[in-house]
Amino acid sequence: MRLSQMLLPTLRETPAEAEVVSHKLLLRAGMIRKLAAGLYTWLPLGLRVLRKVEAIVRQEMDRAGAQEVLMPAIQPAELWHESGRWEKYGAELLRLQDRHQRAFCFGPTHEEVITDLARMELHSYRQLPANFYQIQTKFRDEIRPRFGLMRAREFLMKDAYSFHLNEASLMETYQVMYDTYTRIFTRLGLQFRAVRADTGSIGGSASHEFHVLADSGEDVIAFCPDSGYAANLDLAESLAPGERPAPTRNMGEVYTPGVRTISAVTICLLVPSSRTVKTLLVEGTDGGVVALVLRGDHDLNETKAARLTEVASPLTFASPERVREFTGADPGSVGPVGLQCPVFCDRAAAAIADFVCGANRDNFHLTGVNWGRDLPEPRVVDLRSVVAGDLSPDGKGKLALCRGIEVGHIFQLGTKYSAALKAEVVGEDGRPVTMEMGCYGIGVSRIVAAAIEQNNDERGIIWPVAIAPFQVALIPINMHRSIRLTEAAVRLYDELRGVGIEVLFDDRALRPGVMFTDAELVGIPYRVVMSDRGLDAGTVEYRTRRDTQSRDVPLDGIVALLREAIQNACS
RNA sequence: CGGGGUAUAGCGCAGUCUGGUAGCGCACUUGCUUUGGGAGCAAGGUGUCGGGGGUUCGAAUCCCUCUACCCCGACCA
Repeated sequence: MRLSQMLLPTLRETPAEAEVVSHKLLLRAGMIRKLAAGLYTWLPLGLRVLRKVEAIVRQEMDRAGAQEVLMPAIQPAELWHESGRWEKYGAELLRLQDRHQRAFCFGPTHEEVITDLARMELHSYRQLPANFYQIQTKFRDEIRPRFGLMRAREFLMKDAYSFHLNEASLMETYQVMYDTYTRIFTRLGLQFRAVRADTGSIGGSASHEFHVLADSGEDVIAFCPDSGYAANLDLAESLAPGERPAPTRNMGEVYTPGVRTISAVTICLLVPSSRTVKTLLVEGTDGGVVALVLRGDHDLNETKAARLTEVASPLTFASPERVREFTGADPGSVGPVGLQCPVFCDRAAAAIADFVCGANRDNFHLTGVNWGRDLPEPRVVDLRSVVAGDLSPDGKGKLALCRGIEVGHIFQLGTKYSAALKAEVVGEDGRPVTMEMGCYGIGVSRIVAAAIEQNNDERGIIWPVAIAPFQVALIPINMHRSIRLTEAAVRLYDELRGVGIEVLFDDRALRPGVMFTDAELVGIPYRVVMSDRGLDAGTVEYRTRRDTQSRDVPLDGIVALLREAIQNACS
């Protein structure tokens, strides 16, 4: 592509709206422009990257035996009523009416449509297993779209749905998809990690998320470098520490004026926070409240808490008024002793003796408190988020934490949708069988942003070669003043294109500095600089985006050199 | 939806407190010079000051209202 023929509106300054680096660079590199909150236009350069990601995803899905389909973006409300999600999905579902006032939605996902297709078209177990996918625009009316492409409302997603006669077949395809995702993210040139994930509201048994590792990621991943265990923080189990020591002290009440936080308690009473306990009250399902007890140095994991049937969903903290109603004290002075509501205690908090807690009386704390003696043995559950250094749940080492961007998610759905929509086939024995389903998503447009989050420097984007919009930036210096150089540059441009290399030919009559800066900002992996000086010596300058120095290479060897470099980078 | 903030030229911003008819940098246009890391000089164009209403002789500036966008919390690819 000749740069003079391309819309590439690079920006020297960062638009004020951008917060995260991928958003800033996508705007500055002239790849996207915002139309409205969470809605972006893909400009030519950005679209090339999106298409490359798409192509790799498509190739690998095809290789895995999945069949591509394309379903409507707009879906009739009836299907969503059938699955029960018209009511459940909430405000994120963009609802529409046509001219006859019939209800539709803009699909945020396609379980209903694909299951409808499956019940219409799949009749016999002989047609199973089957795996269908599409690459399509979704819309989720996010409460707060942000971070540019990272959390847009409209986004491009690859979603796949598999259908099976039984669970064994589902597990088999699930594993194939797991392996396929691993291939995809490897080919994309991204550092990633597959982690066990919460199945959440979608239901089903097993689930894995694929995260691109980046410090700016919104998700926290717990992993064990020794055993390979990796899980979303919401799923990573915190193991019980050892046996609880025997009580050595008697319980006593102390006056602690103005002490309302754990850190204040540790200072006031000179105890480590690991010997204190905090008690959080949340709304319960029965109209009362539920107490959640954690060690002072630990944090509540809200996802884990929300899994308790006694806890109202969504998880809601009791208001200060409610806290006073049930405990007679300020939220800062609540403790588990004498509480007249269900008490759930985290494993770690249940394993300490002689601890400090609120006295359920303003400005008083209790010391030397012991479970089973001063208050009933609590119901012990896993409530806290793991922290770095915790034992791995598989018992084979210690956990570390890192941050990631969720770019893929695979689920075993089971029969949730097939049962609701009555998607059945006739089995071998002639009886109807409700199909088992799996579903497998990849955030295609999010990958573009995630790749930038992971690969950038102060000069701009550094694309992995596999998804770079162009592989080579060809920059002739002062070409417009040298016919000889123009001819040589065009010759090399044609030659590179002839061997299938994607070249961005900067034929603009600009100063070299501008061309260099643009090529680096948009992140082209390889740069070839040509000049009259170089022609005299029969050389061009070559350097990769990550290099700080270029080197002269013979003009007649540059094509082979680039071919090899690109091939190595993509294999 | 709750909390915080912003809206002035294509982009980044000043001007708003204290009302007097809009400015800076970059970008853009033309010319000359320059030409290996975002050139210099000269000339030039650019605005419903987010919308509506009000106060005032006069509003970017004060008041009311609406809207859009951004940031912090719950959702998710």
